[in-house]
Amino acid sequence: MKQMIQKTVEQALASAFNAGDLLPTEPPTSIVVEIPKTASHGDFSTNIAMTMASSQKRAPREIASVLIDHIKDSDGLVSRVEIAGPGFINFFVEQAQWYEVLKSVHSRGRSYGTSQVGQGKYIQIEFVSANPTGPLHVGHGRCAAVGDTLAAVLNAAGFKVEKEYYVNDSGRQILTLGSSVLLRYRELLEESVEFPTDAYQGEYIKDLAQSLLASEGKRLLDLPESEAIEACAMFAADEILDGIKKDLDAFNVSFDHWFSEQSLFDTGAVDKAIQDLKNKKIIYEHDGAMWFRTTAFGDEKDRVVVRANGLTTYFASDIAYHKNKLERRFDRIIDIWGADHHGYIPRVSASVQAIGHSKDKVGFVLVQLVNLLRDGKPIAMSTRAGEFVTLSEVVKEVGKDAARFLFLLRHYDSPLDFDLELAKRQSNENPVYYVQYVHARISNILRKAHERGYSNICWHDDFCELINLSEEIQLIKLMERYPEVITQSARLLEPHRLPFYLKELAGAFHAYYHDRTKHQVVSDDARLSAARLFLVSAVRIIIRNGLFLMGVSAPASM
RNA sequence: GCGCCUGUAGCUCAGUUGGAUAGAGCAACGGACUUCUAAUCCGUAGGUCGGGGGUUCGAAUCCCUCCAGGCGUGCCA
Repeated sequence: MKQMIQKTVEQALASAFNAGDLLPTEPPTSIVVEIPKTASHGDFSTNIAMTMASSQKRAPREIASVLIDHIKDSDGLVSRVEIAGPGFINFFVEQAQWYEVLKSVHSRGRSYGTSQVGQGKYIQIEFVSANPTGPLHVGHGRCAAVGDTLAAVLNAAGFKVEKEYYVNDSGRQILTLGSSVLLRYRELLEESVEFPTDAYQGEYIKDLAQSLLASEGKRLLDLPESEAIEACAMFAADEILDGIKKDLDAFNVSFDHWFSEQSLFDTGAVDKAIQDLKNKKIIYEHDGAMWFRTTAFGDEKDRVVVRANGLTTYFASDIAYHKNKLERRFDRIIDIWGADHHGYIPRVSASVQAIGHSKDKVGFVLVQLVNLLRDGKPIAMSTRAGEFVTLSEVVKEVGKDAARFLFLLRHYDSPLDFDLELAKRQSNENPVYYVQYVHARISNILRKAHERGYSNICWHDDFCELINLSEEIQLIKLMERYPEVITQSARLLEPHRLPFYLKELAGAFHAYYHDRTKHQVVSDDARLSAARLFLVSAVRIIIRNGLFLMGVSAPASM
């Protein structure tokens, strides 16, 4: 609808230029049409006359008046156009148009809200990518919810999306994992061991040692230290990764690819990437180490890629990894990271540019931290000491629906306070059920309608007279906005817009539902019932579609 | 020190790429259950958009500066 208004304005503009009613200046590059805050300002408005005032050297209201004269509304889209305030042009949409919206919600059904603005372009999203050295915690959960929903939203907006998890199954942390497990293993065999502070402290290490002992027996004691550590590392990393996959599965998050860091070494990709950049003189030697000239791309200092001891840094893998991603010919690549990694952006961005790609090719989304609370009081957590609440514990306690909804209910730029007690509460303090409840209520109405024999939900032209109350038109106007919520979330990479919209739609429905003297859906009046069933089941379609994108279930009863 | 993020109602947060009179939820107060599910609704109250300058027809939004908080600033991952 907004696009149609936009086209109308565009056409009026062109017509005014052609007729010589406007000075022949450069036409505006984009026409902004928005939904005014107050209903008295119309359904849509544009500020075009104001933005053109200086180049046209005329008063905005005068320009607006010229444009209005050139508006051709052959489709009968608008009932009234007015000039208001400093020079806004306000459009009032013909009521009949809103029924078209309502009809299209039904005819599109599950695909209502989807579009082709992405033009089938390939986007890769990498997220979570937690090291397989311990279970996922709540911070990973937020990244998982954001990444998974963003992928769904982009997909709905017509992009082809691939979700990837980068597994850091190489490097020092894996060896640390191995030696941590080995020590606990020896402990189980009643050796007295000293457990160093730089080892992984969590209880889960003991569990891993236990299952290792169960499957391998005492065999590892006979191996040389380094082989034993490696065996422990392989075993533990596999087990942990397996657990991560299960946790994500329980959280309704899926990935298309699991990409192994180790594979970059096995195929020689890391060496090759380094060699290529050496040839380009972007990597140079200094103090026995190999340095990447990231300062040439705006970083504040150069970064080490190969240490003096010959071992590569994490950054080296990351260069090869991003090179690999870029070679896979995605149109765009998005890395979703915890905000504590933001210091890595300049160097990764430098590597992307050094490989020969535009900086914009790779986008970064930084998700701020999660503060876990219980009854308003912070829960102390320390990853180092192994004291943290895992994602699976949270999901088990509050349910995946509440967890996902609450993780998405904040812009990823703001830190998130997540209160476990509030998340569980079945009350109006908890926003999670508010939206789901709409779905349950409408489902119940449909059940009742079915019992009464009103089971055929399809459009009849007399609905135009029957769906007539301003609250009802208001509901349809809200429904009309849904597709734009999706495209905007996709364009700005901001999935939080979705739950905010759903809350708004839910609020409008609950208010409508509640006044049963005016809005009883299923009644003795068969025609009116049919019309209202058509209206409310459209609301249900959108609620269901929106929750689906968020990975939250839409229950038929609660 | 430098860099990134944040600062909007008592609390938690939105605010549509600069728009018209800054919004919602919670908490507070006052109301509504003979129901298509009260996990709901209606009403009242609540603001120096951190402070100060600037840009223009117009600023919560853009620029500068200061203040406060978070994170980062490894030949760690």
